Amino acid sequence: MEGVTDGNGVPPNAFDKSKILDVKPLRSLAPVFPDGPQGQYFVCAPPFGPFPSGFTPFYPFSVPPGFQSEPETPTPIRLFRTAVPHFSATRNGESGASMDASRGGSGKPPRKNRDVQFSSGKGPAKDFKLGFSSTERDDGNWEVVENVLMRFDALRRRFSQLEDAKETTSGIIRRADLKAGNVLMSKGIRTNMKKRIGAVPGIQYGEIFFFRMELCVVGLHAPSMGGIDYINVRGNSEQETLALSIVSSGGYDDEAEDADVLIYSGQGGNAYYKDKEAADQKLERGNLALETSLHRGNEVRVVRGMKDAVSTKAKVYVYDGLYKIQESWMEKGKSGGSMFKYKLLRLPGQPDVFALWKSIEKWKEGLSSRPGLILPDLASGAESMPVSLVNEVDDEKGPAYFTYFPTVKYSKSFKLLHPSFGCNCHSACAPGSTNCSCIQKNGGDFPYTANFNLVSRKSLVYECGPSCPCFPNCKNRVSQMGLKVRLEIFKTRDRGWGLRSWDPIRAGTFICEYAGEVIDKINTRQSGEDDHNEHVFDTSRTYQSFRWNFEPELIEEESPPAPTEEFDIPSPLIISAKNIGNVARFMNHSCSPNVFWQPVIYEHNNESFLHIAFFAKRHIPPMTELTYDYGIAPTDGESNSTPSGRKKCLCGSPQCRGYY
DNA sequence: GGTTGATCATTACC
DNA sequence: CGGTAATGATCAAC
Repeated sequence: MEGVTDGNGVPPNAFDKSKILDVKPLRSLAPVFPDGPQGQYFVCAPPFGPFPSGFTPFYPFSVPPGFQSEPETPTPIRLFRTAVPHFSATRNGESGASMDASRGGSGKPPRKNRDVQFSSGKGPAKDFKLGFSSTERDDGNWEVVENVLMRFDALRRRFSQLEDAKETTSGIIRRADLKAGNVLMSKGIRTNMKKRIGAVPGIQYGEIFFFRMELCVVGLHAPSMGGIDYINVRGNSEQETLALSIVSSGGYDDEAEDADVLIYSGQGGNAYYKDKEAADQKLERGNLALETSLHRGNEVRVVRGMKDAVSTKAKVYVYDGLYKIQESWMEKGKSGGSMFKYKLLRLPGQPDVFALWKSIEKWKEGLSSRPGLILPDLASGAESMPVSLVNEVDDEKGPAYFTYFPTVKYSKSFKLLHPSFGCNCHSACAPGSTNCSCIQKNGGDFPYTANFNLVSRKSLVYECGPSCPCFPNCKNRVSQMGLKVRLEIFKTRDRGWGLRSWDPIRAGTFICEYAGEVIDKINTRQSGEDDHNEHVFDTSRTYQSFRWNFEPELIEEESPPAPTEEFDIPSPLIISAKNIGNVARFMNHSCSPNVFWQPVIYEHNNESFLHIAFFAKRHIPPMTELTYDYGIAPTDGESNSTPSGRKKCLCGSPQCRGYY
C-alpha cells in the first residue's frame, strides 16, 4: 500500500487549470483551528476564510445535531456510530464556509468541556496536566488533540537534543519519535483511543503529521507501523472485520497521483525478510477488513504520506479525509506475488487537501501558474528564496511602499547587554562540544535539533555570531541563515495583507526574524498613536503566556527543570517595520496563534544585539495563515479607560480577547 | 546514492 | 492473561 507520489509522474497536461482556479478556499482549507476556550498552548490560526461578513467562522462543532449525511448503514456499523455521538457533518460540505469547520468532524459540542483542566485557566502559564480522564482518552476533541500533539513534539525534540549531544553512537535514544510516543502512550497522554469508523474528533482535514506515532497518540491510525487499521465488530450473528484507516506512503507500488482516487495495495506478501520469497497476499487482517468495508460501503480514513519539500528525507503525513472503497481486484506485483488492490474514491464535499498540495508543486515549477500573482519576489532577492505577493480577493495591487530589508537595524550604539565574546570553536559548533562558550551560555544544551528545530522556549537563546570563529555553517546560527520555507504574502479578506507558507512547517521551525529599525520608546510616543501597532514590534507589551516546552517529569533521570518560558529582556525592545522591514511585518495577530517569538542574541564587534525570531508553535499545513500574539499594549498611566493603541481583533478564534 | 539488515512499538490474535 | 506474529519507518552500514 503506501505509494506516493513524488509528483513527478504527472504529465503536464494532466493538470487541469480550471481545477487550480477552483481551489479558492485556500485559506480555509488548512485552517489551523482556533485553540481551546482559553487555551494557552493551543495554536491556531483561525480561518480568515471567505466568509460572509458577520458569519462567525469557527464553529466547526455547532453542527445540526441530527445531521447525518450518509445513507443508513448495516447494523453493526450503526451500532458503532451511535457510540460516537458527535459526528462529522462537514464532509457533505453544505457551503464553502463549512470548510473551515472541517475540523474533521471533531465532535466538540459547542460549549462543553469547560471543565477540561488543562485549558481552564487564564493566568500565567500552567503546566500540562499529566494525564487525561478516561473520557478524554476515549473520545477527543481538538483541544485534547492539540495538547497531546504539542506535548509529543516537545518531548521528541528533547529526546533528539539528548541524542544529538551524545558523542558515541551507542546507548543513545536512536528514535526520539518512538521514545516520545512510547512515553505518552504509557502515561495515558493520548486521545481517541476508542476506535471508530469515520472522522476522528479533533482531527481536521489537511492536518499534517511528521511521525507515525503522532497518528497513534491522537487515535487517527492506531498501528505504529501497519498501513491498515481495522476492528472487529460483532454483528447479528457473526463478527466482521472492518477497515478504519489506511496510510498510503510509498511502501508498495500504489497509485496515488489523483486527488480523488487512490489505488491502494493490500498488506502482506512482501519479501522483507532475508530468506523469504515474495508471497501471495492472503485475504486476512487488513485485506479482509478492506474487502468487508467495500461490501459494507464503509468510510475509510485516508492518510497520505508526502515527500517533505524542506527536508527530502522526511515524510509528511496528511490527513486527506474520508474515502469509500469502490472495487477490489488481484494482480501480480513487481516482486512476483499476487497482491490485492483497492480502488478508493474520495467522498465529495471535503476540502481539496491533496489537490492543494499538487497545485503548490505546480507553482514551484513555474510561478506563472499561481493565480492572483502580483510579484514573483517581493524581497527582490534579499532573501534566500523568493517571497511571492498574491491577491486573490480584490483589486489591490500590493501593500504600501516600504523598503525590504532582511534583518534588524540598530541605530548607532544601541547596546542591550554587556559585551560578551563569542566562542573559540574552530569548526562547526556541535551539540557535543561542551567547551563551546556559546553552548554554555545556553545552559549546556544545544538550542536546536539536528534539523534546525528549536527545542525549548527560553528567556534568551544564544547563537554564535559573526565574531565567532566557527564555521559559517555552524548549526547554532539558525535565525541567521535565512528563510527555510517558501513564504507568500497574500491579501486577506478583512485584515489587510497576511503571511503564509507553501511548505508544511514543523513545530519549532524558524520562520523569520522581525526586521526593522530599533527605535527609542520615547520618540515613538511623541510621534503619535497611529504609529502604534502598525508594523511595530514591542517587547514591553503584555503577552499571553503558554506552555510549549517538554515536561521533565516524563523523562527518566531528567534532573534540571525545563527551561523557563518567560522571556527576560533587560530593557524593552521596540522595532519599527513601518519603513524598513521583511516578511514579518505582514504577520497578523491572533489570540490563538500558530507562531511565537523568541529573543535571540549573538555577538558582533564585541556588542550583543538582540533579535526577535519567530518559530512555529505547532505543525502548520501549507497555505495556513501564520499569526502570532501581538500582545496587549500597556495602558498608559495618564489616559485610562479606552486603552490607547489597542485595536479591535478580527482573529475570530473562540478565545479571542476582542482587541490587541 | 541505492540497497540491505536490524531495530523499534503497537495491537490483533493465539 | 501472557506471549508473539505482523507490520513499516528509520538509520547504520554497506
